[in-house]
Amino acid sequence: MGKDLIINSFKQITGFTDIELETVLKYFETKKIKKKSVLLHAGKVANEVYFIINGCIRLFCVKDGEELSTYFFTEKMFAGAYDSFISRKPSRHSIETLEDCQVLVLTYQALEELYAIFPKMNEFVRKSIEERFVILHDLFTSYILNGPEERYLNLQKERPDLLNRIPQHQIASFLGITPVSLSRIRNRLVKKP
Amino acid sequence: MGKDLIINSFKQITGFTDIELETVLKYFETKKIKKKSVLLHAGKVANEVYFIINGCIRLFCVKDGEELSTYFFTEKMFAGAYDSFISRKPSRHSIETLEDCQVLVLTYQALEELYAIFPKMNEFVRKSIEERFVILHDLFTSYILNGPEERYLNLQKERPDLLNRIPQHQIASFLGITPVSLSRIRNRLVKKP
DNA sequence: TCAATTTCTTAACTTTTGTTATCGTTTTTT
DNA sequence: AAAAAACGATAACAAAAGTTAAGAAATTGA
Repeated sequence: MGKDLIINSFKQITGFTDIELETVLKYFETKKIKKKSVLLHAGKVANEVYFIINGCIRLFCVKDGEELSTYFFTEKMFAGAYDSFISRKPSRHSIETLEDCQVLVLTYQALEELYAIFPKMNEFVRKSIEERFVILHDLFTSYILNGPEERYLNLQKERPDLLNRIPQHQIASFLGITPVSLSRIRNRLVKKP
Repeated sequence: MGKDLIINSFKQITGFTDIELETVLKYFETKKIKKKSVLLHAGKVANEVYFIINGCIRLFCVKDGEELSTYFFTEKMFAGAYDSFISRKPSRHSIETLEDCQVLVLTYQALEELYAIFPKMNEFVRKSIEERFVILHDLFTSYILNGPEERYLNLQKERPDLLNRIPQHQIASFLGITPVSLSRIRNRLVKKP
């Protein structure tokens, strides 16, 4: 069953007992979501995060009528517009599924209740977000340090699955470049080395 | 006294009592650091974070012999190479003071002890890092969404102090561009609007 | 299945940014 | 105070990325 995945995640990060975990899991709701479903429209406050059992979820902004992808979530990740979820302010990002998904939904209120019942949740979330922070910081650094081509190679190395399951123009915007530019980079790479 | 600053930070974020805070503060060491002191060399594991009472601290990487600034910390911020501090892996970044600084040093071990003594520290750090995460995510998003000129204007709006206390070529690398390019952007901006 | 849409590539051209170098100016260092 | 180093503006040229457009291939949906 899908809940195994999240149980393992919990166990790896913090010392919840099996009995505690049983209670914790009651605060998550299993949901199946069709491809191309919008989970959050920009401008709304994010009230949910999604632990992905399978499928792929995209975070994106609209700028000058164009959709720019800012992150891709896949299996075993908590997907969501964290910034809005945390700050309780309207999100600049929208969220949509790129594939049919099976997820565990955790609402803001459910999380608050979990904090109240299990203070240990603070440790769990602290460690989870520390992990995500390190990843995000790394990603951010690579936008300062590396050019588009290097960033593409990085992505290929760090998350090769993405390149096969996500349309190229969405990858391009995630890399901060245009689809045309990404096409040129790929062209260069097959020829040169 | 400088410790007022950190006490207020604590109080704003979590419900520590005055007596608890007195104990907590014993784990911080006050330090004065001269301008241009290197606090961490890339390749080492970061064992300290620094709450800045006054002064300015820079995070940077060296790439092809060039120093690229990836973040600037100022008053009331916890400065440090979080990714290394958290992951306990060698840091790709170095840290140095840009000005004479007065800081409160917290070592990794001291923090571990604080977690053990005050489980509430988990809540404090969770909320602190959530805040930093939101800021970092916003910054990251602006590298995908905005061009260099917009990013410069953003910086001018969000952290105007930086433009006056930090050399322009360091600002440039933080914006992901060359000093020459930043000079052009500034030139454009004074003429046009 | 077949038409419509989406996706990717390629090309020609424009704009922006990077590179290198020069030249005052300011700041450090001795 | 003088010498050295660092800093920022500018120019000229090269390289890279953006823009627009056209066309082939793949996907989607009816």
